[in-house]
Amino acid sequence: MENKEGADPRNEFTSDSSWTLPGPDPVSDSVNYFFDRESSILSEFGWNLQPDQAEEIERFGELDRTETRPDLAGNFSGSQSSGAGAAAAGSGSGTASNPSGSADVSTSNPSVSSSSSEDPPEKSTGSGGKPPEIPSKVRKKGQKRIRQPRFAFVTKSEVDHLEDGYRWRKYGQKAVKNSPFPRSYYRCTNSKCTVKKRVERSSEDPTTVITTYEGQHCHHSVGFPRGGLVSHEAAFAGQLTPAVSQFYYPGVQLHREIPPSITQSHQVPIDVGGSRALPEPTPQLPTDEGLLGDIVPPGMRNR
DNA sequence: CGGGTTTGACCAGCGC
DNA sequence: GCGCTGGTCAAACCCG
Repeated sequence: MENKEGADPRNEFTSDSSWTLPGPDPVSDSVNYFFDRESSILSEFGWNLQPDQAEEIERFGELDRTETRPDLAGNFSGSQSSGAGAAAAGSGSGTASNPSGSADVSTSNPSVSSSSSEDPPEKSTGSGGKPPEIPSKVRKKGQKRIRQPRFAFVTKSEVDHLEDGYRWRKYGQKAVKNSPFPRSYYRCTNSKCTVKKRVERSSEDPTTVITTYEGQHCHHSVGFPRGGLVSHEAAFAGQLTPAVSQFYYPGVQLHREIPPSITQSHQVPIDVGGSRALPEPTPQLPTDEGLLGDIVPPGMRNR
């Protein structure tokens, strides 16, 4: 399966047809923040990143051109202006703490999830010969797999599975083509929650972890055990996504973030299931500024 | 014992 | 049409 040679880095992402990455196109007027440990900066797609990172991003841009999703794109018509986008994501976080709001990401992408809300998109395929147990498994043949909005994070971390405030159950792991690192599949342990996430280490930069969230949490996180970091991911993963998806790209958001708390300098023992013990009680619930307010220097926001 | 992980198998989708 | 790859399932296993 995995072929480690003749690797075309791009396949890493292009293989996923549902990906839509913000690229250097008019639409990306909105701001897409990427965080870099070294410079701890964020920038739009033009960024001031390390050469290799810029390279990586370029790949994304390219992807965007080749993997556009009309359905999502159209949906994105609202494409707020950049600054607004960022701020919106933040203020939108107001909805973040709002369950209904979070569950609404679907509505932000009617073409993608309107139907998925009721009938779970993926598990539907049900692995082959398994006896259909739930309706979702009896997906009609020919019926396309419905994907929910995805949000990807590129995180510099030594830990694969980053704590994000939710509890996840691993349901699969696969070797990925062109990558020496396996991809892990997680599902939210909340039975009513269909959110899934994939975690894989970048083949190009083993120090970075690519986390892709799919769907929206229909419940609150179990807590914010790791303060800042968690709030970041949790926010994006389950609470801010709605806002983000609305104001940015409904499809995929790529954030390059290097949560200080998980870098070597401040390694925190990741407790996947846990999400309790927190050295410093940092509620970190989205404020008016929401996630961005937490991780994006105000000065950087309005671009 | 309950919940999470591992792992092999299966199927759908997509590209050639 | 075929082969490859990603995504998911579920039995077996592990761990607290």
